[in-house]
Amino acid sequence: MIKPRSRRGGGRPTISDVARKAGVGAITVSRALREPERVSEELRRQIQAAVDELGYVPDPNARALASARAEVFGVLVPSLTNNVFAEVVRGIYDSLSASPFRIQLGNTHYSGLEEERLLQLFGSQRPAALIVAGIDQTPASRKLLESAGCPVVQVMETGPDPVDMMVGFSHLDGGRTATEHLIEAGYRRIGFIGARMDPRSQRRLAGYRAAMEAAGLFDPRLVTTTPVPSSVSLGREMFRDALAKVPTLDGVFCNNDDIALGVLFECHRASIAVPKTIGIVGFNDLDMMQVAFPSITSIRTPRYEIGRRAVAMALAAIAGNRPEQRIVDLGFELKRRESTAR
Amino acid sequence: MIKPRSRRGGGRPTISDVARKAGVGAITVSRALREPERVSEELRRQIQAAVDELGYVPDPNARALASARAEVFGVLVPSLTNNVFAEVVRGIYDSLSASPFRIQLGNTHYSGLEEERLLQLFGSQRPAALIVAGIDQTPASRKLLESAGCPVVQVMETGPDPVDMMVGFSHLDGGRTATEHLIEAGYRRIGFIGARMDPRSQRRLAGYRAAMEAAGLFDPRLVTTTPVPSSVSLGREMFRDALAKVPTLDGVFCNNDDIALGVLFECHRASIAVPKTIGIVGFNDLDMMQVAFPSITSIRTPRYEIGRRAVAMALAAIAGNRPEQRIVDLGFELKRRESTAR
DNA sequence: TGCAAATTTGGTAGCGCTACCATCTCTGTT
DNA sequence: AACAGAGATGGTAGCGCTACCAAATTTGCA
Repeated sequence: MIKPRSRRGGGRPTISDVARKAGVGAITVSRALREPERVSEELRRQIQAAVDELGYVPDPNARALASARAEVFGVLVPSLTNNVFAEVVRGIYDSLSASPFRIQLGNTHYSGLEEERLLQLFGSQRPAALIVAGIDQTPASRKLLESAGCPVVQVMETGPDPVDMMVGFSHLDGGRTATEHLIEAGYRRIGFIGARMDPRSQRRLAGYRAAMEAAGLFDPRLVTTTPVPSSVSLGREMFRDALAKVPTLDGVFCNNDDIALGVLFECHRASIAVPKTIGIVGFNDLDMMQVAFPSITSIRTPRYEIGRRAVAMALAAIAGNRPEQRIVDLGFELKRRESTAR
Repeated sequence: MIKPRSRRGGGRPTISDVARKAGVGAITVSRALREPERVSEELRRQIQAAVDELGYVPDPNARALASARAEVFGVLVPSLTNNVFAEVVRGIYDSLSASPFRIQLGNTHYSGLEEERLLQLFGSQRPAALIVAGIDQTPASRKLLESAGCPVVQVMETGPDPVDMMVGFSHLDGGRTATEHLIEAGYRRIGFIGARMDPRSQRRLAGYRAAMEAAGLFDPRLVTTTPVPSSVSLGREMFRDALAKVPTLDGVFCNNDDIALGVLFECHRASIAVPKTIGIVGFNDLDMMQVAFPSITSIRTPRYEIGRRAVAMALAAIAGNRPEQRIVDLGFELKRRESTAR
């Protein structure tokens, strides 16, 4: 006689407990939970009653092991505190909360090596989908993504060569649009101030440069960058540096809104008139940009929407109808405000 | 003759593959990976070589199923985009990245019901530890936490009755300290402006009230609150409301820094002198507070440190040496700045 | 030297679930 | 009436790993 070993798992009800109580086979319970339409109305009710009574919750680990597929979306972002990625993650989270999928979050700290390590780790779970920020994966990371055996969505940017799918916008165009706006507004000695200088910042800088060169205004001394992580206080400092380098500066395109805010505050402090003496443009259009005094022109980016769309595409692919449009450009929008209204 | 079914899992190497290659039993490989000191030097080397050659990564799902314990920390926060919680999560993440534990993130959206749902869900994974924001769980949530069978750390606040462990600080004291500072600086008609009004905001308000009453300055018309989520633009609007209600207002203690920034910008816009006409105090002390012009007095809160400490305590408990101090108050610090330097 | 105790290794039997196939109804069709 | 086909249900055999116990080997010590 086989005596069931005292439960390792601390006595939580299992699928067989439910099956016994409902008077059906375990597999039928499994089906009732995952594909209700394949189980008769009546059994479904009985099973649901048993589930409720026992407080049964399926064990996701057992599920993942048996089906060789975890109900997990792996999400890789370079930062958890940067509002931009927080918004993307929020979009992903909100779109997934009604589904059975969980999120496995990874923070690459802007490091390609760390990204590889996390991808390796995530792969061991056989995730249902992978969402990664950026399009500049290392060759090793790219290989891992290609062999992940699940839908992959690269987010934040668009580019010519997706691993699988892409949702984002062109940072180069964003940088160019911002700069062209300053030029049109009559600014001439327009600086670029950029922190962190990750690939997206690099492309914004490239857009700035393209616009400046097209207008015959480019001067390398106008560009101030640092690998240091971005912050409002850094924005203030960098602006002072830029001004010291080029006293005739009359405008700045900032890498992001934090930097722009730092610039604005320094202008207040130094009694530099905005937009009269200096024009300011930010990037991302955080809420505070429209409240600032003067309000700050910025490039609005669809961060939350990127998260939502990435999930929608991944879910479609999982369901078997992979979207025909594999690269989705959600664009951006120039928000003209007081800081450039000369 | 039993023919092994074609691998469901897509041919990734398993522990038996490693064992075969290393010429040992599967269980020895398992041990070499989890408790290396229990395996002889020599076998360990052989096994490591086989692991490297095959690129073996253990399947966390199988592991969790077999050991009835997932290497997962469940983390519940009310918001992903609020910088405060993002910092806590970053602290948790950083402290855990060197360990084998993963993070399962849950966003309660400030809802007790959602918290219960997530706790139920998380419980089904038998996490190694749970970290939850706040101390105001519903009775059902509390029961779930108590029966989770793993260390539980409540973070952000301190209180008298922990489920298990606590790391945070007193929001009531924070609110009182901020308000007392304004009173000492000579402000009299000091308003409270608060958005969202979650339990922590409520306690800051209680601290404000205590300080005002102690000074004989309390007037309910000085209090302006809303359940709407906090933002810089909301801060601006609420300040206008507050001023319309009480034109003699000469100071504000803001629920958080976003609100404070909105107040500051509105002061600029309306040409209200800060700190002369109005004194401003924020809460949390985000980086931008010290850069703002004028710089804004705020209560610095140890958000990142809370995350680190919560993990440290949970890891200690998992390792068997539960910290004797179960409630850790990390305190806060009043940062005096220009916005209250009358 | 002999024997108990400690150390190292391995076999077996699941963990809770689902893929796969088999069985058993019911239709509907000829 | 006979039978194919569809739909509903169940049994069996793992998924990849570890808990538990047993066996083999080494060590310690009287």
